[in-house]
Amino acid sequence: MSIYDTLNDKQKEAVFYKDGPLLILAGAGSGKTRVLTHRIAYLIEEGVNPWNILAITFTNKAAKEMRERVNNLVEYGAESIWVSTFHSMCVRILKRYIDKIGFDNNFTIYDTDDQKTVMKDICKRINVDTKKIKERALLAEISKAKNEMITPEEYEKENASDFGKKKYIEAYREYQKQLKKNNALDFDDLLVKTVELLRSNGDVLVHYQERFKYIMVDEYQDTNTVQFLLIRLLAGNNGNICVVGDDDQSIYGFRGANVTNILDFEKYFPETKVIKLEQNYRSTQMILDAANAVISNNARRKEKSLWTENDEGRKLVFKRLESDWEEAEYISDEISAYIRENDCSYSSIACLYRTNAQSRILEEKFVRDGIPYKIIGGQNFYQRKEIKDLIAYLKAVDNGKDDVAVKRIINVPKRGIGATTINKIDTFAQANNLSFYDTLLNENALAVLGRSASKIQPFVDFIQKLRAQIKYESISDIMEKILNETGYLDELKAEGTDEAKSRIENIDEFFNKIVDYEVRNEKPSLSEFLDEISLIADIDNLEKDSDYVVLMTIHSAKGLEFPKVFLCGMEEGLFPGKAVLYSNSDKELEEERRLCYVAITRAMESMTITCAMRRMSKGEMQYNAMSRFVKEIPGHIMESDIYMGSSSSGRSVSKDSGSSNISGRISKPTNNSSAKAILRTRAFDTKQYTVKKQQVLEYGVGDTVKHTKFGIGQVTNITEGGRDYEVTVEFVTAGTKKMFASFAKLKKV
DNA sequence: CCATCCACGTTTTTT
DNA sequence: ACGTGGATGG
Repeated sequence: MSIYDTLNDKQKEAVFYKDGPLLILAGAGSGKTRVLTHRIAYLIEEGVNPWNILAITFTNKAAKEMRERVNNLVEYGAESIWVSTFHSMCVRILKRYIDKIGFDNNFTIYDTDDQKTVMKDICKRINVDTKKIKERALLAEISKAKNEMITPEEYEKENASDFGKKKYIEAYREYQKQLKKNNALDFDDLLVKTVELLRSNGDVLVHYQERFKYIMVDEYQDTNTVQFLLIRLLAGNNGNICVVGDDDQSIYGFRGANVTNILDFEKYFPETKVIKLEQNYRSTQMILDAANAVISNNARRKEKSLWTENDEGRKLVFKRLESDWEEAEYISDEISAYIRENDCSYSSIACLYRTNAQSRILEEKFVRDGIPYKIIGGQNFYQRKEIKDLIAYLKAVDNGKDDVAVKRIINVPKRGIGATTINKIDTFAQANNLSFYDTLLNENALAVLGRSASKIQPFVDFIQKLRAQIKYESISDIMEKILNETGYLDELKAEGTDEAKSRIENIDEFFNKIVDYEVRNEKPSLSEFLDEISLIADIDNLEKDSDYVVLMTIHSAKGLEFPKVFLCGMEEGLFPGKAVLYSNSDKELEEERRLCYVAITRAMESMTITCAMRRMSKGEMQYNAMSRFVKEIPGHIMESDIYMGSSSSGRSVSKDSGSSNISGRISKPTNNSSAKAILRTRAFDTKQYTVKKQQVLEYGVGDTVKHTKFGIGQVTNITEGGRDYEVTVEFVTAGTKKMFASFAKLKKV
């Protein structure tokens, strides 16, 4: 028996097609990940050195899973395959070679927040009225240019005649200048600079071309122009490049994804072999029919027809509710019923929606009903204020040129350094071409500042001290000093509010993550840690076997599957969104429809679609019609208790069913702010469902234990912290380490 | 320099 | 409804 026996003919064909460009058009649920992993296994079997294989996935989570699955298929070597996202691959390359194009190798990565901070500054400097042109708009335009690999100079040339673009031109130029000065790259730059590097340095290019003899790209329909240029460079002109994608699932047009990449792949690589995977293994016939019906309304697509040997399954269910609250109520009840009837875990269920804002009301209802849930997306853990503060400290220690980081924390906690002082420092920095932090070290500058200089001194001393210490102390030690010696933690503790408590818990969690990183890596470094966390997406934290319902946007759900899917908020103006309706653009409407297609094809067995007749949004009541996408699903495969064609105004139907809302919700605490506060903090605290606290340790002080990385050691101390045990172990080879029990996974020997 | 109060806009989706 | 950010007074 071979590992390939379970593949169908088409899949086998793709797996065994070893050399030359290969385009796999893989419909939803057609087993493309299986094909990719088996193909990697096959390559290795055929004598390809795993070291020569590059696999690019869309998320870190997908990368991790792919590595695990390959690991299960091959005897050895899986660890030396490069499996990563575009962005982390670029970071890895740039950290080694970016000095060749004029940056320091320890550059920092700016997230959207940091970008905004920089842009706000620039707007002030170049006199842009941010009420007329928003930072967001400027950044969006810049991002668009970068995705097309357009430099500030080229952008200027292209738009020289356009008066309206004048400020955009200036902003783009200044923005890049500032980033360079800060030794920072934004997400788009990671890709752009990598292409720049490879184009201008033949030896580096050759190095990577020789290394990556076999390249695979997953979710190819969502790549943008820079990414395409990048893989084309790496693959060389006739390389072994295999891309997998589905044009019907292209949903990232808004961030520059270029569908022509997949539609025209054969043009760029003339000898391309094309294989279509059309058998679906995931969903029931009914679900597939619904998905096919919806997507067939799109004009511009590669023809393909998905089919399945799976059961017909149950009809889809469509339910229209009075309000968003009742929609949440309905979903909550249905979840309980589904769990009862099918005797399955909560993790078989996902609630999908178009916008993150929709999660709120579901969350509120789930908290009340005690349904375990996890929200993916929205604000990422690392974007929380307190976490960003701490990261800024670490960045300040790591890269003194990062003005954004230094400015963020110079007065956090309060040191009596206000806007006036910061402006003075800025002016001096500009005049003397110094970074913000270096200005603080400059004697002349301090002289200019007079009295405030004395307030700055302790801060500078502190950072300088940490910089010296990071060379021989661990990141967690440094973090501990930041928390304690700045008074950051004390300040929060003194506050004592629920919010402060939840912040402290987040800080705790962050500390755990640092320790976890240190335990996982042979030679942990602050820079590497910072890189890693800046590229983490929320979806990467989704654990497979935890028992909770998952709430997320359809975008986040790409690539996932669930036995039971709820698709909610199916209303005109929400999905498809208002912007799309106003723009009147077929192209954008088709992308929304593809999004709907993605949503439906996540479901394996059962699908429930809901919408609300009225819903609160932005503080006012919104009355929405049912989404056109619902109408595109044929009536005979969908249970529904309303006339599909009806356009009745919300009022007429609501009369009698409205009586239920008083008796049904006795404990409704709408005006009770303390009850709300409790909800809020509990909402914040996702840990109650996600962290498994290790109750009893199987070892004690004096025992000999084994750690996967550090080897054998002796336990010298155990202290019980708030949520976990902190264990001190003296390792034979690795020295003494402090670690949290739940992460370290120590085994008694 | 800091705390407080009010006005405003904000949300489409993410690495 | 909510948070941000600007203006004002202490």
